[in-house]
Amino acid sequence: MRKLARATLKDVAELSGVSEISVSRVMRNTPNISSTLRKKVEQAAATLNYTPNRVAGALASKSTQLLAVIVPSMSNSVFPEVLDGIDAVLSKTAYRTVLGISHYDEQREEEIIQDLLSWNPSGIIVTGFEHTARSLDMLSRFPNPVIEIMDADGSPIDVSIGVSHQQAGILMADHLVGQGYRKIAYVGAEGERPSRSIKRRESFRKRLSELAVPLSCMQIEASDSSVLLGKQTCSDLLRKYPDTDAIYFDNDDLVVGAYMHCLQAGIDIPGQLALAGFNGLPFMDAMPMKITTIRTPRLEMGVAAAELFLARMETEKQAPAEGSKVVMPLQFILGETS
Amino acid sequence: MRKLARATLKDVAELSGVSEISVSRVMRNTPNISSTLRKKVEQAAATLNYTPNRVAGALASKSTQLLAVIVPSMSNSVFPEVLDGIDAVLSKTAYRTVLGISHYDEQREEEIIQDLLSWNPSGIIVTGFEHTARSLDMLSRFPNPVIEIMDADGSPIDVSIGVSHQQAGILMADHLVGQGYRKIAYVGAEGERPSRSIKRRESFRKRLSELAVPLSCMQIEASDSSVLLGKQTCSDLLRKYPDTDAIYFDNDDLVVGAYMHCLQAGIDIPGQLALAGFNGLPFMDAMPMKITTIRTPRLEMGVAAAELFLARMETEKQAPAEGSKVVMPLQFILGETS
DNA sequence: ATGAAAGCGCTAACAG
DNA sequence: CTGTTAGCGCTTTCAT
Repeated sequence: MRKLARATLKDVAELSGVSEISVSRVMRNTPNISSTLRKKVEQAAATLNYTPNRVAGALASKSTQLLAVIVPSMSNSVFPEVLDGIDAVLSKTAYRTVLGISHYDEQREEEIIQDLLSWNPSGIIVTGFEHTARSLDMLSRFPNPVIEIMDADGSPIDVSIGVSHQQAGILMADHLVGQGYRKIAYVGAEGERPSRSIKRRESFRKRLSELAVPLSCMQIEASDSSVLLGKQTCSDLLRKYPDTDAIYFDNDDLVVGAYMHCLQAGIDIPGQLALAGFNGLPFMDAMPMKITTIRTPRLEMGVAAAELFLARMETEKQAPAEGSKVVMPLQFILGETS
Repeated sequence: MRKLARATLKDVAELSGVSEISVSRVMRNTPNISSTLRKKVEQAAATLNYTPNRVAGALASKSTQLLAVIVPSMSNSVFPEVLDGIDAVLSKTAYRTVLGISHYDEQREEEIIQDLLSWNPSGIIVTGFEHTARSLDMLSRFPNPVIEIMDADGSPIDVSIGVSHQQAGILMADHLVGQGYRKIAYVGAEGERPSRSIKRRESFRKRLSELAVPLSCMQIEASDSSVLLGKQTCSDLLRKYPDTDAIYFDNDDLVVGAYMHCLQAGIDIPGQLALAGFNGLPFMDAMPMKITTIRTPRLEMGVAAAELFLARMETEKQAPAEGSKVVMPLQFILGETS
């Protein structure tokens, strides 16, 4: 297949005998265009197989219609779900997503922010409130919407949409103590780099202390959160601290792994050991036993973030002002494992 | 925080008393720059907080350094893993990923292709060989690398990297028949829109026939593949066809769900029923029983695709020619469930 | 090693 | 409703 140079506005203008700007107007569906003009242009565009060059358009109009999105990970299914939510909203518009993955590394995030901002995106969505000083600086200088997602415990640079991880920790502490557990352990992963995990764990621990049931032990694994890691860690932890009567896991994949361990090892749940997780991931409702967890609205956060962004773009709508913080609800799911 | 207009090359040039092009050269690290010039420019750039505008750069140089990536889904963890692989490679370079999600809809894919190509990306990665006629047309006209991933059964527009789904179907048919199963069922999902699923299923079915053990039944669910769906479908299928002695599932999440059902229902595996899946998803190694499946190299395909793309970009390296097809190996994982 | 001029392909602003 | 003119912020090409 011959690959010819792409047709430009000028080509279409010449072929249809009108000015470039008229072609531009037709392509952008600007109001007040005669149907004759439109017809001529559309035909010429079709025969030339014309596709507008968005790069040139973006430069001239100073608006890229790109939304930069930075998430920390792809292996925790939470973030693909958020991206799905964002895309579901953007796909109805001309906005596109430019992706960055920070791997829970603020330094790496800073590089990505710098790189993505050089594209002059129409907005940027970043994960969490914790960023390097330089990231913070770049983001606050950025003239377009900056949306921090996933968290609610912090002050947004511009606007934020998320859940309170501190509240999650408290809810779970109250629940476990209320159920009578007294030797409560906590298990985390990824070297606990996600700051939101730390918020949950710390408020969990603090609340336990307040309830006079201090955290009995805590195990933070270096590797990425996964079902297998949960299985291994549960086995480990029970060997070292056999009197543990409840474990709260940083993420649902861990608790599922732990559940698998207990199934295999013949550990009675919740009689011998209580189990609880976090996120309410999809596979949780397929387990033989309903597992206690706290559901986070991932898709919804993605959708809400994208919608907030669009609202900001359309001056007509009344968009949330700078500094506003949307706190989305957490859903406590009482399972049979605690 | 005051949001000042972004500094431009011109501003930096004026402040440092050199020409714009010199600033441009310093920013791009072009060879043959005196250290005095470099120092002056770098200092001016720093005080002005200058960040190059990549949109302008892309227009002038006719190269965006954007890689368009279109995947069908985010809820099947296979695709986030591919994206992770792509990002791992690109993150070391100046290339960025622009994302599109087609939801297994060729029509939607066509729209996304058109939209993304209007950005003049430096390359495009699409999933599979099946596209609308217009998509095919746009992709073959596209002057930059077009990489079709995930599949090996078809002819690439440009180049492809993937696994043979037909081979997967055959491997599993041979295995199950070899193990003595004679009432073999197949379960799929997503209305079987993924063409690769159809390839697996059809070659599975064909091979079974050749082995004189025709497929005993087949159940295709409309909803997205998930653990829960696998659990429900397994239960359903066994009710309708109680003499089934083996089920081959389109995806591992389904087989895990089925396994959960059997655990709960007290069905003996593999004595009463054999189970097998596809993909080798991470949670598979955490199950109490090792589940038979065929592992696909997802991360590796992403990495290979991104590397092939980069190789094509750097004229120095000898890049794979148009028409070349990379077939990646499938790994049969013999579990205890069959 | 550095600069001047021209232009990438489009749209804003202002006519008419 | 349509056209003219001037850029958007950068890089290419060609000088020097």
